[in-house]
Amino acid sequence: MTSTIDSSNDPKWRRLPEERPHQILLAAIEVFGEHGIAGAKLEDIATRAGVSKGTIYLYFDSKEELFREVVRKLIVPRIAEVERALDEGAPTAQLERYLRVQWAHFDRPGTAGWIRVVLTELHKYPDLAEFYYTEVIAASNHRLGDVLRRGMETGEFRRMDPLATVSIIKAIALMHVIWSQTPLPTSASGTYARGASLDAIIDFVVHALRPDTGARSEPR
Amino acid sequence: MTSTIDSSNDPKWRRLPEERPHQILLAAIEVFGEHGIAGAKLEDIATRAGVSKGTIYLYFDSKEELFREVVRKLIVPRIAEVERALDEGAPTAQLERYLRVQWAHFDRPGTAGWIRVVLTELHKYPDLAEFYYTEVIAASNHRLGDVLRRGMETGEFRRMDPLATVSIIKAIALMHVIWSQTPLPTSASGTYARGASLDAIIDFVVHALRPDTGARSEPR
DNA sequence: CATGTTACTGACCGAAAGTTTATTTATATA
DNA sequence: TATATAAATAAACTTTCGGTCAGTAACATG
Repeated sequence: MTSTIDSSNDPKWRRLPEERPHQILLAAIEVFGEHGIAGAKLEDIATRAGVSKGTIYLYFDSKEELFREVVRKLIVPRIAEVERALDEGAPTAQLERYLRVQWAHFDRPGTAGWIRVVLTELHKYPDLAEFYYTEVIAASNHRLGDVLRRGMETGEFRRMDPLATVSIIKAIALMHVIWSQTPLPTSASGTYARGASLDAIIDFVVHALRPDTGARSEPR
Repeated sequence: MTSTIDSSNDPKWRRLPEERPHQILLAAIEVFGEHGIAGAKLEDIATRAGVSKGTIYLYFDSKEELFREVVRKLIVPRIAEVERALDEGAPTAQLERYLRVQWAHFDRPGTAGWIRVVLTELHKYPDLAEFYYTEVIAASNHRLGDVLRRGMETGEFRRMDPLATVSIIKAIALMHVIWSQTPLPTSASGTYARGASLDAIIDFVVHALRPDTGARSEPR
């Protein structure tokens, strides 16, 4: 009689060579986002992926290479998706939609951490950083810049340096995503505002871009 | 003639118990800024301070305590200094001066690293985070908020949520300091703007705060 | 100059985590 | 069912690094 447990079936694990890489990547994006590149533990990634540490090495050469694959296979496509929010509409509407889509996209558990990682650790991996800057960030900045340029031409926005403005808008958005997801010491909660709401941000940006009126109201 | 080296004097090291703590703190702020809390190596800090690893433990209990002391002895005073820029003048002038002082203060080698550390790792040390948030950040936000409130009362600024606006202004400033100090892959230099200049930032903020003119020019 | 005290060093330890490898398990195939 | 092989594991190996400590060098004091 086979013992009460392990009735000869329900195996301890399965052979799933097709799915393993993706499972591992999904676990890795979480852990890297929470702890950064150096702080992420392979054991942790393995556990969340439901495999053992050794399995990771069947599909990825090293921790660093795993990180690269996460960027290539998961991060880049997601960001490309956000960029699609810029596709149509009048400049102001485009800009507002862009901010809302970007917010919705990053303001969820596990993703915001990635902004931090890119901000703080990516530059330590020069070749990956190069790829990321040219393929992802530069392209995105360029497209948002085009929206601003069009708005200036139509008179919807005041004239200003498009690329500088892009970086300011992104600075606001990125920083607030980070703040919205950083746990705050309990005692400090009431003392100061955690950060601006998305509506406040949109309001701020739109007002900054508004054209000068011909007659300026002189204060005093 | 005593041999060319080691002429019986010039000791291998000196006894400098008064200066050691400060030397170590100065080395530590560098290394923590470059590599973060977890990534900083005590051996590295010791070498830069010109002492051995053991000496650090004569003056600090642990790596974490060393970090706390850096914050208490070096970071807090620096930030307090910046806050003094808010002391006098009309709101717009105060705001502009605040941004310029803050920029001048942070935009120097080694400081951006600290913004990153605070942004990304401080929350993992709850009691230190609490101290930092309440003593440093909340106080600063409060004072900048007062400037905005005064500006709204005098009509110099439009009416908006002061604390939300504070966080937006700080987001722009902090992010641009980080960007201005992050080494960029050579190939990407021309492709996109590194970030806005300080003048562009001031221009952006001032326009965002400008009061609505009674007659709004409808675009079309 | 002798002696005692303090500051400092640097070798060492142990834990943690990335990587490798020997072994076990699932499963396709004949 | 027997066998081969690919997939996965678990444990061993290796390196790194925070922390400790026994010994040594500087220097004050008599």
